[in-house]
Amino acid sequence: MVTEITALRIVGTAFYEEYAAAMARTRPTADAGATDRPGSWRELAVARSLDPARARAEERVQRFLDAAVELMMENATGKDFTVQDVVERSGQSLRSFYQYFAGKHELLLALFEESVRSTAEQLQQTVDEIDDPLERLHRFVVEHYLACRPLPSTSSRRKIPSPAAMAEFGQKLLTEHPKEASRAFMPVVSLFERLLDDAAAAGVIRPGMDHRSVAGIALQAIMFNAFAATISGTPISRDGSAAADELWTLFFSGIGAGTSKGA
Amino acid sequence: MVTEITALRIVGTAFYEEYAAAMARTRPTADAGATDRPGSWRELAVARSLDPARARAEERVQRFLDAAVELMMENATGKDFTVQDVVERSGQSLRSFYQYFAGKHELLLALFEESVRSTAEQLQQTVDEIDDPLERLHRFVVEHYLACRPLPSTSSRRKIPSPAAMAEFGQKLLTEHPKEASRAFMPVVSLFERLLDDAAAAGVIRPGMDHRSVAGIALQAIMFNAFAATISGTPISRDGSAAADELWTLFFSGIGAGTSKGA
DNA sequence: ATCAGACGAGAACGACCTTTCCAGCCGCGA
DNA sequence: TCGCGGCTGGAAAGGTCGTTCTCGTCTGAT
Repeated sequence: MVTEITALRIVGTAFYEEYAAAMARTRPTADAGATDRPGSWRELAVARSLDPARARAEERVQRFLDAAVELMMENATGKDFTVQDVVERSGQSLRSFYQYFAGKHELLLALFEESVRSTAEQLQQTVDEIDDPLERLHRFVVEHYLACRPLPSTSSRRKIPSPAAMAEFGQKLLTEHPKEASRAFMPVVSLFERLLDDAAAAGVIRPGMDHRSVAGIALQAIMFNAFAATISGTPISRDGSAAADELWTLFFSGIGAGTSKGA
Repeated sequence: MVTEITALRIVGTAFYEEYAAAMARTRPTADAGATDRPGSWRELAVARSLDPARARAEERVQRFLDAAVELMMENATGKDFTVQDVVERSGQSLRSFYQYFAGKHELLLALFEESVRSTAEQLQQTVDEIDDPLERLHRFVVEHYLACRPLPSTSSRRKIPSPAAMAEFGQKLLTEHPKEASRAFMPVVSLFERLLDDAAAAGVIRPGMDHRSVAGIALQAIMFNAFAATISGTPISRDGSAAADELWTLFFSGIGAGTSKGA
């Protein structure tokens, strides 16, 4: 009976194929005693028969997620919501929550992944309208910065946790579960990396850099300068785009006077 | 009676004058009914008579801090310690703990401030041995990066929380209490800012930058790239100094090819 | 019709942080 | 010297929150 629960749990949190695959690999057919065998048609049949259940489960999970997003958007203070809150808001039971999520952290991770994914899509869309590789990088940095701001003014058609609210959790995730965090961040990092590759191919950025690593560093700087007061205590009252451009300039030109090499 | 408690609490957490001043300003002579008046000699007398008590209190507070640092250094995993743990380790009572600290967060804040302060001193010392302003910046970045690494190999003569362990809490603090976090970070930020000023005066860095803001951004990037896996998921196994130099190069030269301007 | 299993409602548990109460103890002033 | 006020240790209690468990109901598949 463990297998079914696991399956449902996978349905719940697997918004991305890699995640589901990873989970499946982790617990591959826990008790292979009775039903499942590596046959071909049998699996398909089981999957088909599981379809309605899967649909139901997905709908339930989605209700939890929606409730969590609602709570997150109401509490502008970033105050953490309680599992109880999510349960009550979703009109379901605590029992069900733990049926679908291994714990609160899985819920948060799911929200975070969804946020990153949607942000990446939006950025991809924005960037696609631009031809110049360097300008694409520029826009990416600025837009991502603005998206991570407390009030992104993004009329989210869908119920999607704002990147701003998620950035904070992203940070926490990055320190507590680096592995999962990295995977969750993948969509944006990959996009950024691709832009860097293109720019490098066009010869508009300095060669010899590890684009993946640069992307990581830059994204971290962008996100956490956007959503929080900087270490320096600089007030965030300034116009968003001004700060964004400042960050871009620093990122692009560095601090050097351009007369000598860095090291 | 509230005033005395407050006073001791100030003694406990006020490792920096600004902090004490702020607290004093916050609760200025709570009940001015009986004893204290803005006289001159009277205050001095009270202060003198309070001296032994103050010494005792400071010693007690220090015991709590030492215990906390010990626990923090034992748990290499960064696992959070409990207030109970600190109390037991320090051989004092829970009652006393809350006599000196308004809560766990004050203890953490105190540890954090001390860590930043000592790190700043050490960096200052290191940098003082160098003449070239640019090289000073370079060393600052590299050393700070290395200091924030999980295993800094710093033979801490004193009981001082390692910057690595503190970086994580620093991040949390930065999101939850930006005000206090900024103040706690001040020593390092100011030092960095000064180095930037010097470098600018020497003409070796790009003019027109807000040094304070740049310092904040850079420090954040340095610290949280040092102690955590980067967003990109790059393994941290590489030699520390190599990664540090990479970060410095990026910070100094940016990503630009140097042919065109950033914006 | 039957039966496994999902589901809801809620109690219960355990880990923490925090507060509070009580009884000693010490120092300081009358 | 005595007594008062306040610090201190010991311990218990309160509160929050995540997580688990119990029990009874309902549904959907066979």
